[in-house]
Amino acid sequence: MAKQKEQEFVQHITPRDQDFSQWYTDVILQTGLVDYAPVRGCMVIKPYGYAIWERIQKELDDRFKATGHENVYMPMLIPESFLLKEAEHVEGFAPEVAWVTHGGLEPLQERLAIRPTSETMFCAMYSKWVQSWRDLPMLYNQWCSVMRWEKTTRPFLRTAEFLWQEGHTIHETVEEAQEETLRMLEVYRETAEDVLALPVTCGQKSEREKFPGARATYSIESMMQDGKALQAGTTHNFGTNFAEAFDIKFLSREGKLEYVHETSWGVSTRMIGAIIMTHGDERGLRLPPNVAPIQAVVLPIAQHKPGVIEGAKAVADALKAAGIRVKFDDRDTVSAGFKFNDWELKGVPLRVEVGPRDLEAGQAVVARRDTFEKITLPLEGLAEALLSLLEDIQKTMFEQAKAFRAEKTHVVLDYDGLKAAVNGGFAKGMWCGDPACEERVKAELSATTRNMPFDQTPVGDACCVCGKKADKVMYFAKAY
RNA sequence: CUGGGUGAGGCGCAGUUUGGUAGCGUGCUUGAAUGGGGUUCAAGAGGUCGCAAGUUCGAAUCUUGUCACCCAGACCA
Repeated sequence: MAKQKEQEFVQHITPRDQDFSQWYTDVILQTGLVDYAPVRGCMVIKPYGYAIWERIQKELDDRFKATGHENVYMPMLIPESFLLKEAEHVEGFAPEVAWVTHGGLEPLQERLAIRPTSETMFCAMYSKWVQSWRDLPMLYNQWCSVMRWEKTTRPFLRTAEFLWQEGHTIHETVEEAQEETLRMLEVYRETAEDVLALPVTCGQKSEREKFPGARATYSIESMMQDGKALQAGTTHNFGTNFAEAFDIKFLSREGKLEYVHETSWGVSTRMIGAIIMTHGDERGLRLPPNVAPIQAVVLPIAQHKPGVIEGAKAVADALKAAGIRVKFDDRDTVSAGFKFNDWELKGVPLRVEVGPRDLEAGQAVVARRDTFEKITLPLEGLAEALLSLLEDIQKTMFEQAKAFRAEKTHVVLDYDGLKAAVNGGFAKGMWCGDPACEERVKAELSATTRNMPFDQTPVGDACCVCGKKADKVMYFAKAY
């Protein structure tokens, strides 16, 4: 009977192993994270989805502030002439820029781009604001949305408009800029791993894969449950590329006019897609406690009986007072069983059941979303017990994801090995550095170079694509 | 952009081959019972079949066009 129930229930979501894409779509729609918008390629982020974004924002923003950054806001419209100033940059973004051509009924003299990213706007302002080395560094960030006219879209992973943060900084020296680039990558790594429980590999992008206009691009790459890679965040060192194009100069300590060294870095709502595709299971979402908008849901059981609602509410209030993000679900329109499934679908890490029998015995039944383990705990000291459970869930989910990634990552020595490994996982191999090898891998295996990890301990000496002498360790994978 | 698929009450679908004026499940509303894993029964509300043109006495069904979404590629956070 229980088995039968189980079957009935999972048919709401397409099985993950059967069709990962459909499973993803089912989960995001049924959990109420997003809805498709009336405008092509755009999504509506619903309250539960936005609550997750707000959690991510807070965690990142605190870390940005702690590393000395300040928030600003730049206009959404960028004059075409700005975009044209940096050659690689224009070329990279031209195909996906949306344009404003009219103001009211009048055509504009110069068309305006809806920002696909704000490097050029920041540059234009920095060139006004910087005079002296004493003005440096300038460490600014903005939270905003950007628009890229994508051909194919997918909620959270790729949409025409998406929410993100973009940090833009300028520095006196190339060393300082490089330090900043790596510092922010570390902020991203820490947030991804400690808050979102997403194991990531940090490293440098190849020439082919770097950001248009950057001297060097670094990324954090995470592995989804279908073995594909998702670039979860990038940081760029521009050197003086943009400074030269926008004439951003300062008078140095030696009294010489010099170009500033610039960086930029960003993560987006794509992070939410990464959480879903890394942690989700047959029952829907699983949210790591540190990012979950609701960490524990308290359910009164047999709530029509006298004293149950009051008793359960007291439990919920005590947990809230201890700093746990709690939802007290006293809906009387649905059954307890419905609520169990509802909150499991939504990925709430802990469920606390409080019924008449529990209240009498001074206890509660607690169920973990990650392991489905059910335990009975005394109400006395419940908050402390749950706090440590939440910590354990966070750790367990991260370890699970790490183990999955380890299992699906293979060291490869030659092309056959590479071919096998990128079919459902990451390949770690040596690379000679020739873009021709990347082209071949892309054309034949539809995989790309992801990044060169900071740990460059060689795993061989021959390029796993062409067999020539190689000295770079590179991750290859199919990517979103 | 290329290939494949789908558009029908809020959601999921049968009906299209063989044109005859729209049906099922779920959800929603109301009432009663139930209440520790997606409750049960009863009574209701809700669509003219993505859009446009055409063929026909008559089109969800046939023809042409068009739009949107989904999947797989190519391109990108």
